[in-house]
Amino acid sequence: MAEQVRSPRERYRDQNRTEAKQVALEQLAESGPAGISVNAIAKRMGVTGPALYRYFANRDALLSALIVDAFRDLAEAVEGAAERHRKKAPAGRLREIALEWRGWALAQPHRYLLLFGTPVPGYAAPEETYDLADRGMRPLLSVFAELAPADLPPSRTALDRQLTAWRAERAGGEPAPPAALRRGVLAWTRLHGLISLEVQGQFAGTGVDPELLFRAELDALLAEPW
Amino acid sequence: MAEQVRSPRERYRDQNRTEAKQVALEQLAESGPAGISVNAIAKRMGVTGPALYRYFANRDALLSALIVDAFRDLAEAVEGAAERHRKKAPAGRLREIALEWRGWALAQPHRYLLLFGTPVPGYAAPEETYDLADRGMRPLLSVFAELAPADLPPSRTALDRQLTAWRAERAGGEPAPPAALRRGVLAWTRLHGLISLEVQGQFAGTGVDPELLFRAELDALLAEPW
DNA sequence: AGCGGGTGTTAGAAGTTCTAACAAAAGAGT
DNA sequence: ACTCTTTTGTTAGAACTTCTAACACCCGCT
Repeated sequence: MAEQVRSPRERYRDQNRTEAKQVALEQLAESGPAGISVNAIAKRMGVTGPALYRYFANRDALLSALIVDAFRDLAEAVEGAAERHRKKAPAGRLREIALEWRGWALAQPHRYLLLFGTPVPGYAAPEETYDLADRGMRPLLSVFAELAPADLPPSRTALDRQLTAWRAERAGGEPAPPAALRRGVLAWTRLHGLISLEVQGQFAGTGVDPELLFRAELDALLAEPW
Repeated sequence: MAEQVRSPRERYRDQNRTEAKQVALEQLAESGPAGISVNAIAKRMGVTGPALYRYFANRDALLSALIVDAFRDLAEAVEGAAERHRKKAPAGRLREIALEWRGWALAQPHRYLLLFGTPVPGYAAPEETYDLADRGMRPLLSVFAELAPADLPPSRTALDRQLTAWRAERAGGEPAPPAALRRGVLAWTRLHGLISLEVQGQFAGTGVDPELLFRAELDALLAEPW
């Protein structure tokens, strides 16, 4: 990972940036995105407000950095799960990946919401986030490519064509069967739906255990006909 | 519906409240939840800032009112679709309900995100919203109750028991088969997942048409084995 | 007709982001 | 070792924000 030789100034700068982000995450957990205040962060770091503007152009830039970090973190968690269970059968690996994903979201709901909650109005996601979001989804697509039976009838629907083109541009390499892509993407949206509702506490008053619902969804995902 | 006889003062008050909410919605559409400013709303209404505090205790109360309105609106849209297509076969009705729901969300993405996006930190949803959220889900559950085959093997999993208890407390009346509840709830979470990702523009750069994906998900929902 | 409650005003406190100008510190070059 | 330059942190302040307090006014109910 080529630990670039950095000048002391750069090291100092990086350290302050990460400290600011860390404090920002604490504030995020305590009082939501609106509670992230440049002034308050600076105060907790022992400096005055405007000092932080040496490190982040503005509040949005700081939020942006948090988002990119979180996307990377989630992607790495999912990739890690896929890697750890690479010897499992695809169905089991799918379960592990999905549970890892949910676990990540539940362990830090505010961060998950930072990624998939209400986007900040003027905010445009940096290009980097697209790649990172894609990385998080890739293990899921792989599993479905493995699960797909070999004798699938070829499908040339508009959706399947779009999906194939999308993957070709994104990942290149060997194309997966369109049906696998379709199911992989839908698996992603399904799990996200469940997780985002759980993270927001929508199941709170119902007496329904979201984990059981999640596992039921996983079962359904695997029981579906091709 | 009892159009309560209201004193002129009450009428005036109501009118101002709804005007404020309307202006707030414009601001929401223009610059997101953070852009809803009490001062700016007042200015657009031709009064000074503090005047609005006669009508809403604080900014959160105003947001709260917007949320309740939106929940009710969405619930009524979904109920309306179910009502309009009550003569259709359940499968067709499911499609109509789901499309109505998606249509509502796409027509006013900011409002959908207000309901299901990042919750405001200190904000606790008023009791009313639970009922309204439930109303929006009910037509979906009904459809699956109709779709469920009569000869379902009885299931006594923990999840099924929780779901049954939840519906009994919520809606009372005749209990639906647990499997239908399970599938209804999962249908809800699936559609929400897809819609919320679409509303946030997550499919924007991919070249994949979210509507096709949505219809594919509907097909999958109906093709699933019981 | 007059009284009282509802409504809108200004003033201001306490907070926010962010810019500008200045001072200090710290690394780099000679 | 001494300067020079760049980075960093400071204070001051502008332009906002929400929200409270005190005052004035006016409408409608009795």
